[in-house]
Amino acid sequence: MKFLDIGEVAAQSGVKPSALRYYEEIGLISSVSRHGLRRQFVSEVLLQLNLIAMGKTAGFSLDEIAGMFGRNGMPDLPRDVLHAKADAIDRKILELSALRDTLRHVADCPAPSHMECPTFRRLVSLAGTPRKTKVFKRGFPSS
Amino acid sequence: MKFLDIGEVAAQSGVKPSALRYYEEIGLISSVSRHGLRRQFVSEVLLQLNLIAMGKTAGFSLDEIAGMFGRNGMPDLPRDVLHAKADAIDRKILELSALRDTLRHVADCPAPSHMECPTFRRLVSLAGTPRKTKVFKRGFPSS
DNA sequence: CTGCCATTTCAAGTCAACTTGAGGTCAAGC
DNA sequence: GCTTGACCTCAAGTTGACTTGAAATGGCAG
Repeated sequence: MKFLDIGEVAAQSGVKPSALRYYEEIGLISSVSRHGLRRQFVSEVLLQLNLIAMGKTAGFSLDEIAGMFGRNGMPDLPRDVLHAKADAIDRKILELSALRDTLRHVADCPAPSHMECPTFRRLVSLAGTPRKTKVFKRGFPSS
Repeated sequence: MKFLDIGEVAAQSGVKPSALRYYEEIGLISSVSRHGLRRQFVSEVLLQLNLIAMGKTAGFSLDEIAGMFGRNGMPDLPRDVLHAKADAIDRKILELSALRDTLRHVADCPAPSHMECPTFRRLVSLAGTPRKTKVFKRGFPSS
């Protein structure tokens, strides 16, 4: 079995060695052994780091991410909890969509003052106000 | 003109007074005057705070947010910069969608080990890999 | 065997975004 | 007129997520 040095993991994942050590320290990832002093990682850690990166993008703390994907890297949570997390992400997507639309609107709207533009006010008010709008629905293929 | 005390702004926006003072300090919002010692805010600040909240959800720093919506609260950036920000948000939405799909998949996939499930690996690998997939396109109504 | 260089540990530092606390002010209600 | 409660300022503290630096280690190429 070919293991990876921390430097290789860093190179392939874009995560710095210091961050990788920190992740290991807080139990977010783990190395399988040592070669001398050096941590050895299995290549699956790259997948985990991808997952972690996604979680960070979604604004979750490392603690929350650790809660989603245990140290093995795999979620071991009840179905409904996972779906709740997914729902939270969907809500976040809604807000991002509102911000994006607001930005695009502002870029293109010729009105002199946006504060008076009803479209602008409506877009901005979309945040927080849960809408029933359908967002980017895409099923996942059956495994 | 009826102005708002910091406490009222806090109550209506959900942002703590200390945070509001901090936002003013860094020039993200501004109060219009004082009533004795007390800051007075115009109600538009609530809209601004909504915008700020959206920006935070999107993972922008307060500095970046301040860059988007100047102290007047309104974006005063060139069209293309605004569209670039919007594009960045779209990319973020893509990643969030991948994470959400991954979570839902894991919740429902009966496979014993996800690491070996090709669907799982494909979903995870979606992050970082820019896809040409169309995402949640929704135009904004003309103002 | 000798260097070299990527690693190691550990403590301390940094940055953003606030929060907390102490001590002070003031307008409004009694 | 006095009290009260919501506000004020300013300095310092906190949390999360790392980074940095110093001093040590150890495998491998020459």
